[in-house]
Amino acid sequence: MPEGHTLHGLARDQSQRFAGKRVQVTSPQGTFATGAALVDGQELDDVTAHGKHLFASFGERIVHVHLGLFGKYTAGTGDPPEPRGALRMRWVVDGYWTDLRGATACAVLTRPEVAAIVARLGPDPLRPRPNGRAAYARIARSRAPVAGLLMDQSVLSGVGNVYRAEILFRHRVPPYLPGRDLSEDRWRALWADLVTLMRAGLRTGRIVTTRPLDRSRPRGNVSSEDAHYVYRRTGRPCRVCRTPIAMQLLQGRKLYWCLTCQA
DNA sequence: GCAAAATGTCAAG
DNA sequence: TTGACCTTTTGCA
Repeated sequence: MPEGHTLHGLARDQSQRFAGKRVQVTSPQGTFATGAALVDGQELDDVTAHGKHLFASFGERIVHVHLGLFGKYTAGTGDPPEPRGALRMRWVVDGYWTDLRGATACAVLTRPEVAAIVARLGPDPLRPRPNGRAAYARIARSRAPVAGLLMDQSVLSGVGNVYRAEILFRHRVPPYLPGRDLSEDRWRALWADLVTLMRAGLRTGRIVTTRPLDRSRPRGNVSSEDAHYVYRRTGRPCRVCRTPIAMQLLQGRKLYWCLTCQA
């Protein structure tokens, strides 16, 4: 389930479990065998996330992982299980293991190569001291629909299809509004909300947009039915006005919105 | 047993 | 704009 909060959570957890230790790195599936051999047995410095990219530093060699749409990590304590399926990369230290499957990218890079990837990314709401001004500079001079701009990782990074749909609904922004017609005030509110929402996602490990700001109530038990306003709710009544939620492909991705609330 | 779908990105035309 | 790619899970025959 890879939007930015997932990657930042992985960076935090993997740093906690593996940093400062010599990690046994293997590729049972074989497609990452050469890369794995380069860092196998080396000490891990830390794991960081930028947008949806994950970087694990072993000295000057950095393992870059991008989960893409299907990539997934599993992890556990004790001895690792028998490798099953297409197991791209496995990390093992005493007492912990983690497995990677299905990633779009998994490669050993140099520092300049990492810097080049990070340089292409727009501001990430989950980095320390988030600042969305650079993103607005791009949005404010674009005629493209704001729904597309929010998914463009060079404009801002970490937002995916769920946060995109939900943040537009929460601010009643019509998805096809040209970027340059979005006022700066509206952008500021939207960005601040993204920071709050994604931090909540990082804390809880899931995306709940319907009641994340109410700190007085426990929010552990929001059913998946109730977690979103519009995402994957095509044809079902809007939670605010009862209009059936609309869905359309935009640049090959499913876009969900309320025709009335976001008119 | 097979198709479809899934929170993503890139390159070809 | 379209298709290719990465893998697992779910649902329908």
